[in-house]
Amino acid sequence: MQAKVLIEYKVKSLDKAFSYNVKELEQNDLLVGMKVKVPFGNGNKLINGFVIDITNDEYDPSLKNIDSISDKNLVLNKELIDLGFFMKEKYLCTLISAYQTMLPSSLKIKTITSNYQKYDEYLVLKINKELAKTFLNDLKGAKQKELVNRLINFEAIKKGEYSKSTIDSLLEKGVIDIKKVEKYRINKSNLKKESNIVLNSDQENAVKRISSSFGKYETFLLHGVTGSGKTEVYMQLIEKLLKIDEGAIMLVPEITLTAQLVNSFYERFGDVVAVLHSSLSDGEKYDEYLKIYRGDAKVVVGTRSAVFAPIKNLGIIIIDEEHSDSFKQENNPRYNAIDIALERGKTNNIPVILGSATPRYETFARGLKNVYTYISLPKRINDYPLPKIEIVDMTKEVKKGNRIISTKLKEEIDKRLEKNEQVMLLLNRRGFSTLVSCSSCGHTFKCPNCDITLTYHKTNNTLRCHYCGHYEFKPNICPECRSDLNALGTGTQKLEEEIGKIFEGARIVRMDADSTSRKGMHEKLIKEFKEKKYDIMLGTQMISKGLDFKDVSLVGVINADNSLNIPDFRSGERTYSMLEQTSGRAGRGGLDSIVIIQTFNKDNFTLKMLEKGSFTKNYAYEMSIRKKLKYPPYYYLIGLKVCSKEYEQASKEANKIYNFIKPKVDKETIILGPTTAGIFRIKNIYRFQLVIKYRFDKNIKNILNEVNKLYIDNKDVYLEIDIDPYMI
DNA sequence: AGCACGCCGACT
DNA sequence: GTCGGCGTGCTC
Repeated sequence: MQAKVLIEYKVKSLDKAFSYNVKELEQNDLLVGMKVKVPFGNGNKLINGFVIDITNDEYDPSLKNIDSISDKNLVLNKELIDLGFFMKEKYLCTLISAYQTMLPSSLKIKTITSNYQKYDEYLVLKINKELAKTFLNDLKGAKQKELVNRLINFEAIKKGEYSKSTIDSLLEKGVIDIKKVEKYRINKSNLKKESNIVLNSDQENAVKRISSSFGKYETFLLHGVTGSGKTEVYMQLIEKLLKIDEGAIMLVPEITLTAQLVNSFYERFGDVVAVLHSSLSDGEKYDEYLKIYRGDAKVVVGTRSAVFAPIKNLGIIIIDEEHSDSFKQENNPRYNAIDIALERGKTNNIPVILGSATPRYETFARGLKNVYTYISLPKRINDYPLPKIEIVDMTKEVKKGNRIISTKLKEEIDKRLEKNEQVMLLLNRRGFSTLVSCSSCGHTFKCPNCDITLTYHKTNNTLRCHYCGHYEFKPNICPECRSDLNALGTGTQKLEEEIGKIFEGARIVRMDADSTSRKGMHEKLIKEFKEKKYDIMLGTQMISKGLDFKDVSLVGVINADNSLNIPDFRSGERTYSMLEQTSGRAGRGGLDSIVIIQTFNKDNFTLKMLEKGSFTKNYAYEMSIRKKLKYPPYYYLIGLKVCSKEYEQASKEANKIYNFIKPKVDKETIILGPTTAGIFRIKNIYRFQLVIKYRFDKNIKNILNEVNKLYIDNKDVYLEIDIDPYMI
């Protein structure tokens, strides 16, 4: 018996199966998908690997033997093994990196340094009950008697309940024993609430239509306006599946943004829910994964990588807020969780739901063409109206001296404060005015390593690069024109100060990466806002999604422009989506609500469509541009990045690749570049990029595989391939 | 990735 | 004469 083993080194050149003999001792235990230790290389150093195949070939003395099985209890199942091959083919990533991303970091194929298992320790009788009763009389200590008595009466007693001396003496007498019981770290209430929520007819139709597809592969686009009750649709579907003992995976963009949703899942389904996301500790992830693996958890709510959860009897995969960029992984393997969900849908014969108020245009197009089954939830629950959206022209306001808050927004905020309603203010992206520019000559500070603008951090008076972490102290005088540099722009902190001044007495809470970095802080602030301990919530994109506050009747977007001007063909789509999601935070409790959007580009088409509430018109407009310019969904994209420490080399190799590919592709296929990448230099590595646009070029994957091979052993030049990139 | 082998420069 | 630089090549 031999095994094909994939080893843990994730270098392209080692990404192939190595054969090992399986010792007779282990022939019964070894399964495909297990972690093993194998001797590798000259020193026969033991490293970890992954069994991806077992053959009946005889013992071969020229091969080495598998040393040992690392973890008999953990096996990557057949479906996931196959999925790895799918990913290698689709994304041209290494097989091992595909498997690595399927497992939480604490279980990855690498040397395990700590034991993640946590235990509860219980006291139990070591002898039978009758014997224990006779022992009772001999015991002198009152505590000891009590303890043994309770054990005789079947009580569960934790070790911590009694003192060490009591326990030790009983242990010595051989009466009791300590039993370790594995404990899961995240232990939420297991009180389940039967749903008493009555669906409206749209929701009911959605549930009916989707559940009619249980047991077969079908992709749904659930297009529901903000507040239309998509979550309730998901939950009722999951409820139905649990009754027939099937499980579910639900992906969400970012758990911290959707804490409320996670809580409602716990409340509804109790401890069959497992949560997977990046801010769990390694130990917590281990627990949750094990719960899923063993079948104790049937419903997984999680971020991108949760799409790989090994749920038993998977019945549905739901991707909520499917337009979110976070489902695309931006480092290797550059997979898209939506692709993975669809693939798993196919292999498991189950429905997949893509849900959003503002679906990606690629998704929406497939919905219109019936590639996906389109289901619409056009109304808010309880027939609550959608908020009115108003655009405010900031060019006029600035002339009046209102640099941050327009007259209109100020009036509206005052009204809400008077009525004891709540306000949310969105500051579009950090770096808004936190980038320091000289107000006299326009000079900006750039990172010496990364070619991007530095942003100002007030706390320590530094200028910092968000990519590499480079920082320098902010000078007081502009190095170009020597004028004073102290008039700085508006970050969330500055905005908080300003707003505090304008609305004296208002209670303001700030939500951004800084104020929520401590664990649990995010939830705390949300809870306090909900309890109306604050009047105004001020935040970055973080507050644009998923939050549900009944008393918010005004949403203000301080600066809509930032995302409009990003040089990306999706910026119109993204801006609409982001602003629509943000608007959706208003009026969720039925209050008469308004959304104010401040901009320096009041004639922008996207903003106008937003004001009218016309998702489809903006879609049609953007699609006409994409058709003309040959962008998705009319053409597929592939991004290639050529990276090297030497500028010349990166440039030269990028050209070489262009010349290699060009004669091999279809006439219809377009190759853009090579150009310097959007961020030209990161950590002193120069990056050039090529973008391939193609339609029916069946050969393209083969060509890319060939190019990839050229760089397998190249240690100076690194080639990165991005299939269907989100950002170019 | 990691380790050995191998062929040239400056040192006890 | 030797120690050690890192270029090259291989790993079941």
